Amino acid sequence: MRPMDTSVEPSQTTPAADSTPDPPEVAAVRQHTSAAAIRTASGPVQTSFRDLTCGDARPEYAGRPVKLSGWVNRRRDLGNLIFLDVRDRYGVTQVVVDVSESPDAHTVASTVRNEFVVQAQGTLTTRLPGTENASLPTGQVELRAARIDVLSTARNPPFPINDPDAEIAEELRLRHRYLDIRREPMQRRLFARSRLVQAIRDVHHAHGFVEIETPMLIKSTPEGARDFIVPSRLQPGNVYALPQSPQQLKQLLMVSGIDRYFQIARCMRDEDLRGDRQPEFTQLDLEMSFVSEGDVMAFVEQMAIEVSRRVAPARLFQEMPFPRFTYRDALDRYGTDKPDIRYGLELRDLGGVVEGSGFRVFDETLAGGGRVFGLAALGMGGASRSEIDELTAFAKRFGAKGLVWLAVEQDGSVRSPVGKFLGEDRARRLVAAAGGSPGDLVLVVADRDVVAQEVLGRLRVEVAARLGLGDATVLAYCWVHRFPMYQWDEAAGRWDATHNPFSGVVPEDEELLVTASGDPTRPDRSDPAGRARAMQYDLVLNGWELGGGSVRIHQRDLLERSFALMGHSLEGMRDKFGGLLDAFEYGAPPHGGIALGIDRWAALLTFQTNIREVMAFPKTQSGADLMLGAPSPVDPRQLAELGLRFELPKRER
RNA sequence: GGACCCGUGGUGUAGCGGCCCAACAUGCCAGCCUGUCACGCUGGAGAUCGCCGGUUCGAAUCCGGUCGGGUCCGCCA
Repeated sequence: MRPMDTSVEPSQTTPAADSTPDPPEVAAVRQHTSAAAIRTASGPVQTSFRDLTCGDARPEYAGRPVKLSGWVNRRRDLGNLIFLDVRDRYGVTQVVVDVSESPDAHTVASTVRNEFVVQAQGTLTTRLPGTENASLPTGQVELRAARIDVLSTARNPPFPINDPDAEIAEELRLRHRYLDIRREPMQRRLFARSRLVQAIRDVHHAHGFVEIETPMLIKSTPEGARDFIVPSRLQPGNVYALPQSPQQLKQLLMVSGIDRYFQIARCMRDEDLRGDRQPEFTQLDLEMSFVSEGDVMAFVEQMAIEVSRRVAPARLFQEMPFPRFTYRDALDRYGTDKPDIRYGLELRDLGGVVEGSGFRVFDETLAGGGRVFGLAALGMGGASRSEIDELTAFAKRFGAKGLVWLAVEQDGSVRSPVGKFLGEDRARRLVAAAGGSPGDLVLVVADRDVVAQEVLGRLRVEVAARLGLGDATVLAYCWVHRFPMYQWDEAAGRWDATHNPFSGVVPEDEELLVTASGDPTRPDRSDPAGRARAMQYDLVLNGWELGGGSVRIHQRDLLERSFALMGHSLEGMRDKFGGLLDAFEYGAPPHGGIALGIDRWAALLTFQTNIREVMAFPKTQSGADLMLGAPSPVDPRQLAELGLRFELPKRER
């Protein structure tokens, strides 16, 4: 790793600038100094403030005059002998200050406190036999200080910097993020993220991709997420939007003939926050020309494998090539379009077994066109009443009216509150159909298909968590594709794109892009268009949606038909997507791409469940930056210049 | 917009109607100590229990509100 900041200039007043005379013992060793020529494992890190980093000290440098700079990680004051552990990004090196060898250095060392920034000069020596520290990479050596300089004093920090295991309130960490990032766990994660981005760049460049930056001030579109808005001073009354993604721009670059584009793109969406969502985030955005769905997926898969191997070489892949599920299959088997395939617990359609059971909930659900799904929670047959109550409450939170459970006893008999309705025989058949064995707990939800599937999908994840399933060290990538092109918009009485309006339709479904009536201005929920599948794909990792993309519609006639289904004329869309529609009239290549969430990827690769842990300066759930104090009021003159005045709703009491 | 959890010396926790002007660990400060590495030993300082109001003879403790942080639903690819 190269040092990230090369802009630091030694100041005239600091000791390293050689403006202060060296003590004789230092001057003596300087005359034949060769330390400046040391090439270390950390790379070219030699500066006027140091010859080695605190992670470089090794027996091979023993006997050399060495200058180190860093933070005081810990001071052990034994009286006439003081040990300073000096720390930087690269490691920790022990500095010994012996009053009888260097009284001046000892005087300074006794005033030094944790987190002071110091420079230590002296001779690097191998440690006395028996005093080596095997738990430290630099533990074979120590710096015998001839001189200690305090480069910067430090207040006692609000939380321990030198304890990587300390649990600190996140609010406090965010308020003093610069100190949090000084701690080892944050550094480790940020370095991993840097390696991730570096690997991404390397792989893309090796495959002929061109990295192109796109603007941050673009045009607002009402589709999708809420835009962050930036008022224009030069054109009062008009606004820019911050990009939710460079979607249109990268398609324009395909029209430009760039052929293969990528970008580590900052994106902004003004929506509520979650553990995996921040208002500003980073995407790997890419687009390719003259490609099919398979071409894009093949490249992205290969890229993901190479990148994962480089960033996390110890992690094993669950399955390669990555399994591909259709949207339909994913929902039927996992109850979600982002399945965690590290464990089984698959959903089973129990409609056939419970049909005509005489149990009203099941019968009425089936009669009403709903479905009955179940899953077998392996080994949870002994679940307590309160555990089952918790699962029931959990299911209700996601829209279930109730949760039916059947515990399978060791002798195969079934214990269940609905046992008397189903009868012993049917209960056993239901358990068998759900894949349950003695000792298991079968959970059943009957509802509208999407509700039953979603609830059981969530239960599946919850049960897996309770059972400790899902090896965190495994990378379980999979694809989900063949999403429905449209969803019925109840309020508007028309079809709406599920992804983005430029996603292409799978070739064999092209003929479905019509209304039942044949009149595109009279759409209906039962139109063939509802069955059309898009050339759309999501990449999923360990149950998290890493990102998704599609092969785009580039032919004007198809686009026109698709827009018509969504109640838009081509002319009407020109206002929203004018640039892209114009561009398509000048020769657009077939193209497609994907966008992957870098924050989520980095989090998963570093075993985190929250993307804040892999972002240097994240926001709180209320969108605040606790360190900078943003957002904040602004000088009225700044608003006036933009022709703006706030008109806030009165607070209700 | 909504549901739930949390808020006690610098930090992390305990205390959950009177025994508490609050305990423990660590950190901090001072003294002693020449081979420590979570150094050790001795002593000391440090919290009106997020804030406001209520209940009560009595509130860190119960209730309401509010602020801040978190998890989730809605929202969001």
